[in-house]
Amino acid sequence: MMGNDELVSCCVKRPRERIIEMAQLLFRKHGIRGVGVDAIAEEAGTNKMTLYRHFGSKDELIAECLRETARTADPFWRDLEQNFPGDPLAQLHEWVRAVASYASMEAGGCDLVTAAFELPEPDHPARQVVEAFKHEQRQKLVGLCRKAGIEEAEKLADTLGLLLEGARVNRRSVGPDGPSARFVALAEAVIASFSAASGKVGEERQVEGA
Amino acid sequence: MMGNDELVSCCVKRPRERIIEMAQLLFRKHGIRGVGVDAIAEEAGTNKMTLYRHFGSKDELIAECLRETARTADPFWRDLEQNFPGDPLAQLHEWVRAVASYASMEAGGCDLVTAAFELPEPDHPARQVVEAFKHEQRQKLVGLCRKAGIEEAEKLADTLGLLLEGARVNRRSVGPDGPSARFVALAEAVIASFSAASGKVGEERQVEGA
DNA sequence: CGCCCATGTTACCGATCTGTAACGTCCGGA
DNA sequence: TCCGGACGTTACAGATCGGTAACATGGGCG
Repeated sequence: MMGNDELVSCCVKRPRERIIEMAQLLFRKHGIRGVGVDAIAEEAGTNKMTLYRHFGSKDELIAECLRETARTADPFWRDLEQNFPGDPLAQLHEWVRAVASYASMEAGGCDLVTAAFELPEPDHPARQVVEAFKHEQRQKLVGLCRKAGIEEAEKLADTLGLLLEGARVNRRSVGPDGPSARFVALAEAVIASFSAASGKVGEERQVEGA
Repeated sequence: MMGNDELVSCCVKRPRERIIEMAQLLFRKHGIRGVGVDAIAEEAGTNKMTLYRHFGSKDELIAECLRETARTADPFWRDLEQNFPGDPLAQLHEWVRAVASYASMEAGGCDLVTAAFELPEPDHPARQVVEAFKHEQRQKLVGLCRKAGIEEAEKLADTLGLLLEGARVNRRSVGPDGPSARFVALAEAVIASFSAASGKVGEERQVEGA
């Protein structure tokens, strides 16, 4: 064995990582319930036994995939603070642009929502991951709105959050040419109205996305 | 047999209707892929053979359930016109209230979205139903906004549509106490900002939902 | 070298799924 | 009264699913 699981010196990825990546991909393509563990293992270039040695069950694999997906949001928020330090309003506008860009990728960024729909059992391990992630993202967005000087910060954050979730879902329902394509323009209009209500009209940044 | 399928004079519903209703219910509770045709038939008080005599396959049953769900939107729009005749702005406000009320029911009104997530195959019969329904609802909402004198009618309609879709989905993800509970207030704020932009501030109707 | 452990391979279990065949039953209309 | 069609019942086929057991293999490290 290699000395450490974290410091992987091997050139190709270990089975565990390959399984997670391929599972995420296949879950998006065929739905979580639409793909079996056997297919995941085979597509990942390994076999079912190795999969079950790393993940005790399919449900645990699902939860681990969601945790991995959720982790991708961390560098996103870090970059936001890093690229616009001390300018929360600019960060808010960049948030809109960035999540729109992320949502228009094939991944769509709605793995967690998909899981919530496909696994309605209230005690499924995946649901805890989803709820925790959604709550955390909302808190961060509320904080950003508040620091940006928005008076009704929670209201704006919830509006933007629901708008984003709706855009993601609408994209999955009717394709990328529907209303979701106009998310940036819609979100900017909402921000503008909330900024005006706060008396702070700001730079009147007009980003037309569509 | 009875003379006509439409004029059902029997006191209890026929198997076909019972199957559709129970299928809708079970699909919502366990997910579409999470329930088998055998369970549907049994819960509907009939058996699998009768199910397959009415619906050629499970996929056709799914599509028929979605069509039935989509049909429930027709009386909704009719009531809107009937209760506020000639007052499109009032109809728009009532739209917000009504869809919020509908979305807060256990049904949630997102059967079609669920199907779109659970059945990613692009040529699945259910997808056509979903796309057609979403497009139709958008057109109606755009028309309502336009008649209400909103300048950027499409923009407002898309914002409200995505907001609603986000609220529905968020409710399924994090439960009924999340941001989705504030949908009415958020939607009203958006309408107000678009009305103000159109110069027509109107009655300044302030419906606080949360 | 020789041990250990992650991985690969094969076979299998029991359950469940969609879908079909064959046959019995019952009721409404002609 | 008799016939036809809708409905119920049982059994089954064929496939796939999640999950496990037993064993072979191969490479890193002492």
